[in-house]
Amino acid sequence: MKMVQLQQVHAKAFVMTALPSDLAVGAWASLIRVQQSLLDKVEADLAAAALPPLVWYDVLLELRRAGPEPLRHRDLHARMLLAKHNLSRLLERMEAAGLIERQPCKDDARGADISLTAKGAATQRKMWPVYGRAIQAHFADKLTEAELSSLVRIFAKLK
Amino acid sequence: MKMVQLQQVHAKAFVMTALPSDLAVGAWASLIRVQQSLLDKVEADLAAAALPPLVWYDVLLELRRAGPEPLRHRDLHARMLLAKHNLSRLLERMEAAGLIERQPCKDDARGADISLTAKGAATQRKMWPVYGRAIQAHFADKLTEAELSSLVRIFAKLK
DNA sequence: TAAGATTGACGTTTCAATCTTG
DNA sequence: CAAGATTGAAACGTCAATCTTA
Repeated sequence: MKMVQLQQVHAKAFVMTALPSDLAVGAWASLIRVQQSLLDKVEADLAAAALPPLVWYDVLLELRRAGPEPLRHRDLHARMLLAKHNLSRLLERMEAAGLIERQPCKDDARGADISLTAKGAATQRKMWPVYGRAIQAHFADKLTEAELSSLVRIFAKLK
Repeated sequence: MKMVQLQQVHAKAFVMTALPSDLAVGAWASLIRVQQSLLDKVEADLAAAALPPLVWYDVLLELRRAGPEPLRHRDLHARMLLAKHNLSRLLERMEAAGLIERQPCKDDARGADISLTAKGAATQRKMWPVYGRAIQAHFADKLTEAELSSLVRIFAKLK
């Protein structure tokens, strides 16, 4: 019964409002730790294959899923798994690497249209096997289908 | 049945090794998204209370849990929830803020002993109510005890 | 005025190189 | 040489200010 404790060692007798139970704190701590560890492993697998980081895949995939039409900066931002504050800077680097292109938006002169280059699409295709295998090896292989379903259901309540 | 898909839209017929199922990919995506969102919310609550970021709490708590004796740099690193590569820099900032002290280690002249100052201990005590309430509000309140237990059990398999 | 996006300034993280001691 | 920790340089992220257009 060794529970991870994030709270202070000697708890106060009175607190102003509800503090989490040991169970909740343990679950929280394991969530943080596991996600960190998984992300690290996946990033390491990508780096070992001399591929760009996960956040680049995030951009490439969303552009690919959007089909032939370019995606607006703001739409891309909304869809990304690892949404970053400064998407402009990230896109700048990816454009410099020749993976995407930015053009002024026709409909809305404020907007920026982001589109995938052939090289960007190729990079996305090269990354998926490595990324996917990493998800399988470090995550899916260790859980049953029922457990994966549980995670989906539980996480849906946390949105 | 709208599943999040991280893989390319048109799957190849043959792949070199196992790629994750749609279920696994969906669970993976929700894990990433939920953890990011939760961390953001907690950090926002701390910032709103004019308190230091979570990683500082991480340091302060581990030092507090270690009791009166100082903790070695490497031991602190190993215990932290949000382990960072460059702990030296983080400790440098925290020392500048007067929350911790660094001294050469007696036993091992290579080592650094990290200890909590009174101000550091006080900061840890001020942070916990905000941190704890954030865990409760954004995480624990939305789940049942059974679900929290499930998470703990499932995450234990991913270590 | 608000929305969309970029930029500058600043702080932080990372990686490798380094220094020291076991 | 390996382990423990720090440092420099560069990459990256963040926040607020800015610019442009709806």
